[in-house]
Amino acid sequence: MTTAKDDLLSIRQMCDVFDVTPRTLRFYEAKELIAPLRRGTARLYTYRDRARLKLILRGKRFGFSLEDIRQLLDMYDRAPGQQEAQLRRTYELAADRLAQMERQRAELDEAIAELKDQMAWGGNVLAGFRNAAE
Amino acid sequence: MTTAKDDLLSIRQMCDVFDVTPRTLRFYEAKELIAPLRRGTARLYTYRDRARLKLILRGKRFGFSLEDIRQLLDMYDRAPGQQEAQLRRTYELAADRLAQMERQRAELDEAIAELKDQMAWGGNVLAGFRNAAE
DNA sequence: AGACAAGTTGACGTGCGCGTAAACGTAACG
DNA sequence: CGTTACGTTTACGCGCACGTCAACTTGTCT
Repeated sequence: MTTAKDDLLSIRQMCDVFDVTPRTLRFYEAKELIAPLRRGTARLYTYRDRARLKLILRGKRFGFSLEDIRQLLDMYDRAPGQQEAQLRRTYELAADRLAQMERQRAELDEAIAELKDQMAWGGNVLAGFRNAAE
Repeated sequence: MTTAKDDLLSIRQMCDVFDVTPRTLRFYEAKELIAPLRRGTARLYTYRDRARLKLILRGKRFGFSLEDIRQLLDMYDRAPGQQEAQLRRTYELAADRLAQMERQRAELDEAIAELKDQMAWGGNVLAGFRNAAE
């Protein structure tokens, strides 16, 4: 079962696809991070909602708060037809984020290198154990 | 003022250097992430404490919980002189972390690329504003 | 129509990462 | 000697990101 671009997903389907709970989706909606359609009272999640949720979960993995993420999302789709001043602010906010993410990338590389070092060391000790055991 | 390797820092000095509050340092100590010396009742932070705190703050920036970080730290210095079984567990835990960080790195690259795209688009719109304004 | 799953809106509870205030110790300075 | 600066423990509080009921409605199947 593939999720086509114009599929409308129920809350349960969303939960299965993204491994979150209904509570989480309603919470994100209350915080205005997503805004699914309604068929009667029931929620229907569009492709746009799915794209946004993907970005939300990614942002979380990088340690951004939901409020941070909300502002980023607003940028992603409120950009067209905006006032110049607003757009400039948004642009600079994005530039800040970008810088932050690139610093984070550099740090992550460093951390990975250190961890690899440490593991090589531990690997040697384990090799020593194997030698001593014959 | 440089911090030499064998300097012992007061809690206030630590806070200034790492931009955290005393509460934060005591909290980390309560959670057994650091264990400063004591002169009387007062805390004295060694080079080792500083190294650990650096790792703690880095880990936080990557969205790890304090408990996650504590386990990583334990690995970093409890490794020597450990039982083989223990060390093996530790080693595999580290391998998992490494994989996690490398996935995170790939995702981060993707996110950076997307954000750059979005910014290029916004940059064009802003250029249009500047054209229309003469 | 009856039953049952799936969804809805409150409302309160929970774990984490600290903030903040109260009350106290202690060492140095004028 | 008092006070000022810096530190300590103990304890309650708070914001965030949800979990967990409870009570109710809304299709869906037979």
